[in-house]
Amino acid sequence: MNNENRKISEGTISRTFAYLRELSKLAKLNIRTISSSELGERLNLSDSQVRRDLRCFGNFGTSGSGYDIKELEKELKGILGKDKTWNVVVVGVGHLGSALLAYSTFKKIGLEIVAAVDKDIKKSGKEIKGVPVYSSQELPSIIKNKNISIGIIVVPVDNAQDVADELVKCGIKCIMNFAPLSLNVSNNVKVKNVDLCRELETLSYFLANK
Amino acid sequence: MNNENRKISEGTISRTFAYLRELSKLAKLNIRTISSSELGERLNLSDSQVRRDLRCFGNFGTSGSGYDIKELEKELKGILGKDKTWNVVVVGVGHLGSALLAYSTFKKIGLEIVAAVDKDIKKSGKEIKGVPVYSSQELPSIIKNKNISIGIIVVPVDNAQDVADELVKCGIKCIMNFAPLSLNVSNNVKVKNVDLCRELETLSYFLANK
DNA sequence: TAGATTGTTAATCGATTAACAATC
DNA sequence: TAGATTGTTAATCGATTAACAATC
Repeated sequence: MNNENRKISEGTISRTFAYLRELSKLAKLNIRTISSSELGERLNLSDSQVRRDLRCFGNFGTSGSGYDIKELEKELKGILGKDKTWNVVVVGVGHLGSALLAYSTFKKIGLEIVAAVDKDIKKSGKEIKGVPVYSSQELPSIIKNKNISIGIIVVPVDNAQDVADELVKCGIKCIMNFAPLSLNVSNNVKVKNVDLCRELETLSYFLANK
Repeated sequence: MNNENRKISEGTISRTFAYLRELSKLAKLNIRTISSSELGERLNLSDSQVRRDLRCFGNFGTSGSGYDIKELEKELKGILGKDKTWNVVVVGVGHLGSALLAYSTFKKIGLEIVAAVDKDIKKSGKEIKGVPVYSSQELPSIIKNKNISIGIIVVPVDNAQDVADELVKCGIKCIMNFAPLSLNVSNNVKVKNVDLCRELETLSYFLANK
């Protein structure tokens, strides 16, 4: 029914997670249906965009009345993989890495940080916020034994590419990278870059150019 | 000389910060010039894109030999506002907020976190990593007295819009928002959203749809 | 039936890439 | 001069928006 041939854009995917969040809120309020324009309004998006995004995943709407909230919520959960839990490893337990270990929201949304590793042997063997910290050498066995499918790189920029290579070698297909560089990985590996400095710098550009 | 009429895209601005970082590295190695294709290669970008981006800011290149690294570095620093320091306030001193206070890279790139505030009065009065923490009521005076121009919102999602409103009321024009929602602000205020959950969720979609 | 709202097509917009004359 | 590489134009691509017939 849904068109599996066309590639679904990252924008669409990202927004669809936002739709799902909103739908879950509405479902709790026992609201039955919502129109694309109402849903869009709540997220600062156009009605066209909402319909077009949702249409990528199936035929969920009803002319005249809109979308059934409970039904759409259920469908999207399945499609987006939110009916499962994914295990995550954090590589690098500096300030930012530790903060991620403590970030309980990840768990709530089905992404569980089950292990962390650090080069510094003084850090390994301990637990931080209930997450066990291991030495770097143990990375391959941890990924295998704990069934980990996502790696978060929070190491200094000079080590990031090596860590990425290691993760890929261990079979990781999804990487979230906080180091400020463009990682080279084979194109069956999905990388999401979060470059905090770059984001903040971009803001400062607007200040400098008022 | 440069075309100030056309709006420069966020993509261009963001990439130009990457060019500058790379140029600074090269300058330290005493390399004199670089071509758009070499620079692009280092950042996984096309030569066309590099030339087109740089062209937004001026006429820096020389046919046949490329760009003078030292000169371009100097020009871009000025244009991007990296010849100044910008003061930043962090609102919310939870795990993530504290990690940001400790994130020394910001200071290195000219973005100095000079204050933090938190609703929890138990946290105020202290210093975290050398950054003084104040109570929420003090926000307006801090922003004024410390000449702060950027606010980072790291509070729970339910308080984020209120904090944004408060920041805007205090004259803040640039906000980096870590809360998972779309902030409503007047359109002379620049907001940069960093939604860690959404980013990580997007990755999990790819796992679910292999 | 009349009103509302979908799914979808066509139009628009913006960003990226390719190509090449100009020029150092 | 010959080779390299720019700045720029034209072509392409993809995403967003507008519009509307279909339909509940």
